[in-house]
Amino acid sequence: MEKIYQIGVEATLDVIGGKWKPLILCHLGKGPLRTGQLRRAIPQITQKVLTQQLRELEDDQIIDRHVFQQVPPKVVYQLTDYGKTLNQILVEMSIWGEQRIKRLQAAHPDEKIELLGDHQGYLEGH
Amino acid sequence: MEKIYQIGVEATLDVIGGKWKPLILCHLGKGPLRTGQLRRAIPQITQKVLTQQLRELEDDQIIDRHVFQQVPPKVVYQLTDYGKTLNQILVEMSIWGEQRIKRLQAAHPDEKIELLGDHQGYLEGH
DNA sequence: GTAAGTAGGTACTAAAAAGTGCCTATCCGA
DNA sequence: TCGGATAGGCACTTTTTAGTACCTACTTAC
Repeated sequence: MEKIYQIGVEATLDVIGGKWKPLILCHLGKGPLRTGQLRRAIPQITQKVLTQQLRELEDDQIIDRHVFQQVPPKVVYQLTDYGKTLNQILVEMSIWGEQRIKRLQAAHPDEKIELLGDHQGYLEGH
Repeated sequence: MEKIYQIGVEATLDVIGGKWKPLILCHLGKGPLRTGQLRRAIPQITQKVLTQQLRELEDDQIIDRHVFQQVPPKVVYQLTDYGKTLNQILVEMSIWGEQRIKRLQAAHPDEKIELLGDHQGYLEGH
């Protein structure tokens, strides 16, 4: 595996970029979750992509995967201490992003621009 | 144009994500640049992709495009005030990313993992 | 004994992002 | 008058990322 970065930001985007990772990290930021809980929290994601993203986050040591040896299987994911160091960045990206959405909505009142969910994102408890 | 976000972070990634935008923003963060200066600063990017990324940043009001009506043409790009509000986030992503690269290098001393350039990125002058 | 719930694998397809190659127009200097 | 420098357009291909559909194996409850 060969990784050559021009600037540090690229290495960070490597970890938190992609369509689903921010959302996964947001949910795990509130506490450990089982696979099924994550899947229900993010209904639009497919099992395949969820597993794939979780593997990548695990390889990057952002999250921990706990397998309970029992039947039916039980797997719990949670942020590692290293993963928690992303929190400040994610909170700030969240704040900036929410302001951008408001800006877009103000500039294009006729277009469909929305922020779903309870808007709490990373902004609670930090 | 329809944009539906689950959380704010996605809106931020919409703006700074992608393969070249962080690098473009890094260079423009040091001052206004002409198209050719940018292209020489980022030799691996092609003219087509550079133009395309600049257009998107312009549409997002992150940068300004000044056309000087003369021959040969002269076009200067620079961060808008709004664009400058991204700076703190970019600086933190830069710091986190540089630490991650060191971490990767320590964990995989046999693999090719590098941070090119003068490593100054966003870390100078902020 | 059959269905539901558990976590996940695999082959294939579709969509998004990035890259290639070649084109325009104008002026200046050699 | 020919080549280089300016900024960028357009058609097409490749690569990357995400999505679809269908499969395993085990246990409990009905």
